[in-house]
Amino acid sequence: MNLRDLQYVVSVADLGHFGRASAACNVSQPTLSGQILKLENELGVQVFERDGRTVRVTERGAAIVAHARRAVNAAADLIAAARASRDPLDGPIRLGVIATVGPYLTPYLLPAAARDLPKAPLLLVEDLTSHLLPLLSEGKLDAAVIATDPPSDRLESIDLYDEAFWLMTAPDDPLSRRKSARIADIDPTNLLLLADGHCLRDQALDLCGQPNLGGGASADMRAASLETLLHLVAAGFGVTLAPRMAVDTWDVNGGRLRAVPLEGKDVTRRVRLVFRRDMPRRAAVEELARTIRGAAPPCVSASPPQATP
Amino acid sequence: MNLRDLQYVVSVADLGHFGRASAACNVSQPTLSGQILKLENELGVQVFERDGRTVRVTERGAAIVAHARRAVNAAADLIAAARASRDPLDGPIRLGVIATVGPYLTPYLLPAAARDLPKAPLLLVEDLTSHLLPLLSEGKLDAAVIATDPPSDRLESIDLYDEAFWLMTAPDDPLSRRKSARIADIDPTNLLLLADGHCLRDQALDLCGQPNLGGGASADMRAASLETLLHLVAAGFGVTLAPRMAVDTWDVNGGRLRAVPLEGKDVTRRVRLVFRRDMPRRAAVEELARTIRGAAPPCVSASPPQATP
DNA sequence: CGGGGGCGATAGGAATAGCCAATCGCGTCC
DNA sequence: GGACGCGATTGGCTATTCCTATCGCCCCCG
Repeated sequence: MNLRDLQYVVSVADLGHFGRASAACNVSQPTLSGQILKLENELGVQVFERDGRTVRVTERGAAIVAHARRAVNAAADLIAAARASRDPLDGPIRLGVIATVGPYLTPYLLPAAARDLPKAPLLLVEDLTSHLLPLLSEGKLDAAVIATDPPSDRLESIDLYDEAFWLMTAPDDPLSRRKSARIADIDPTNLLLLADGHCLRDQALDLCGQPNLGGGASADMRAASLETLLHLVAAGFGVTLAPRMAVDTWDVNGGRLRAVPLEGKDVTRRVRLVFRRDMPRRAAVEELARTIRGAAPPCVSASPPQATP
Repeated sequence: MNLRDLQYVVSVADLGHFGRASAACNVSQPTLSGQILKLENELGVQVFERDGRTVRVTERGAAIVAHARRAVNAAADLIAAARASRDPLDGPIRLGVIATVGPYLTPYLLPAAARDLPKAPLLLVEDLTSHLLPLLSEGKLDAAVIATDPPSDRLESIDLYDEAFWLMTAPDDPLSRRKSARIADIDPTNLLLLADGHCLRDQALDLCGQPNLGGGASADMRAASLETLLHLVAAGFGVTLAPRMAVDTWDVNGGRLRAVPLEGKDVTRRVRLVFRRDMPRRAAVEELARTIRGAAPPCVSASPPQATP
């Protein structure tokens, strides 16, 4: 048995296709087929069920694939640890960012990271929190920027900054004249929300105290991205809550939107950097956290220096 | 990089000696040396520090050894899972037993296990709880019989039986005439205890409400085994608490000891089978638990059928 | 119904990696 | 100062792994 064989098994299990798996592993298809077959013979267990068209993991093979994955991940961590022990700040960092942070943070982050982490290019992945966290656990990401409570278990987090929510309205909205507003001023039936899965949607619902809002026209208006949402607001379909960093870009852009700060210190979200607890390159992640904290614009306030669960 | 190489690394780290490690891995010493050297070159990290006499893991190597261990364990689990998926009850079970249970349970257990688990010979290891639990976590044991609260974390447990403590005295002790006794009847300064580390010692102290007894002659009498302890009691040095199953052997043996049951339903210990949560051969462990519950003599009462944390 | 294409298995030969026995170099200990 | 213990080195063999080319199978489509 060989680590490479296990890599083959994981790859076939993931892709469900010997040919594509072999390409992913940079070997020929016969090689991969042969090694899988050899392993199945060694173990006396058929891991995959091939019936001409599709490849599936057998019931008995599932446990084997799981253990193979563990072994492969451990080996990958070992290599990462070796590189990290030479220079933790050397080598790419795969960073996930949630969709309501990514577009606004990235322009500040990239130059700062290029300066602070010259040998660690950032490979950015933008997705929902619920997609990023599994990728972290599987070792497919080194760290992720999220805005929900830090998940406990095998993940750890560093607080980055607190970001206020502002009320975004069309220019002709009555609220747009105000210097500031309160949550209570918002008409829930007029509140536009992001699609399911975005933490910003849940936070807006939570702030407005309506876990099951879902009435009126807004129910049909679940924007797939914050940009779309703000376009809807500008077009007069309603109002929404936007994170502070999204305000600047839009407020300036031709005045099609108005941004009104909200009163109350709880009208914020805390943005955190999360990573796997036994990540080999902790030093790189910590440096990245420092970089983000330093690079974030003054409109968001850095969180207390350290806070990990 | 190869799983075998990682096995070599783990072995050298554990044994601190290339020659012994090579023997443990069933390869020649030059082979092992060569592979370790090759791996260190590949990784660009010196994992071991050799200075003629001793071999130590370097600071930078520690993380690498840890990851290597993870990978090796995962691979071992994979093989175990493969065998288990053919027949979970096939293959040896490495069973740890605490010292105050082992000598008395084993005679009942072995025949029953040979009947219920004919293809799973038991490899018994007798040691202190604090030694058995790490062995479980490291995958060097499949299960262990302990008598303390089930450790949470990555271990799981099945309740086996509740075992009463009896008061053991010399024949000429005043208490030996009684049909039963209470804890309060025991003179703490007269109580003999096992050496540190035995859970029975802690439980006896706990029951007698004296976490820091340690006075009088008994302070110098910390027996290394329950057998030694009972010999001391028979020789008139004091009294002790013994688990119920230890009573039978001694009470019969020539009347050199008296056993007095203790009143109160809390004067018991619960004996459990613990095992790693992601153990591949759960079915074998569960069958082993059933076997032990069935084989335990009537003097101990089987715990409620199922209880896992 | 019969050819084309996609997919995994098979065959044979070449490159590579791992292994062993023998030996070396270096320290330590008697 | 010689014997010994330990890890590193060398040279040659073997087993594994890999590749290209090809086969057999099944599905699809004309």
